Amino acid sequence: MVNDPFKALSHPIRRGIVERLAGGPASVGEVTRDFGVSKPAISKHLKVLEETGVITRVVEGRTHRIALKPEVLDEAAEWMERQRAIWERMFDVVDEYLKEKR
Amino acid sequence: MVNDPFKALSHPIRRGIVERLAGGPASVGEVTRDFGVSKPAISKHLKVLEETGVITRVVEGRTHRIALKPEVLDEAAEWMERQRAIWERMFDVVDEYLKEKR
DNA sequence: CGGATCATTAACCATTTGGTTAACAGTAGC
DNA sequence: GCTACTGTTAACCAAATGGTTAATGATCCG
Repeated sequence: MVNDPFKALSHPIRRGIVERLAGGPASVGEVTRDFGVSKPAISKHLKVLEETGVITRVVEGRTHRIALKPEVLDEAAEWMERQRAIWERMFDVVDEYLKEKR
Repeated sequence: MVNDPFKALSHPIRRGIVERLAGGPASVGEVTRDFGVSKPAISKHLKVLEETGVITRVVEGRTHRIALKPEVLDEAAEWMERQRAIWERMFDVVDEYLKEKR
């Protein structure tokens, strides 16, 4: 299991899948067509994204409908924003420090 | 070289370093004390963060002053927000679809 | 100079990652 | 039932990742 959104998004193909799904749900085969790798490779990437909670899967007969579930992305984005915000308050002090050393 | 903010943040220690630096600059030794790994390990993590542009380094004699440079984090957060926003517009349609299949 | 200190680099190792092809499982349709 | 189709699992492999200890570089200070 993965369960780490940053790790899940650390591979360009997985980010590509997210972008693809932001345009609407798709089957595994449809997703595969957009990238230059085999279907098993995509299947593994989808598994990582699913375990992390970035996507959902509804099985319909023999096809799987994959859809984005962006709540986890939100959490990760909030983490980044939080770091930036804390830093922002610190900025003037450090800027002063760097100028002083120049 | 790395140059991929998501990859740079895919390791918990590197995120820990960012959190540490959000509280103000620090030396390599100071950062090392906060995590249960050796100094060479931290040195490598810092190299990754520096190549990605998440931190800066000012050498002062024999100590290095490491500081956060959050612009890159902003870009990554914006990517996430963008995916969420596109999805948001799509949400009603897909929600309807899922209900219909239930 | 010589020793102590701060940090990086080198060499090495185990594990994880990301890909492949081939085999398997389930469903659809004739 | 048989065949085609969609997707996952198995087995394997090369490369990348993340850690270690030991060696090296560079600076400070007595």
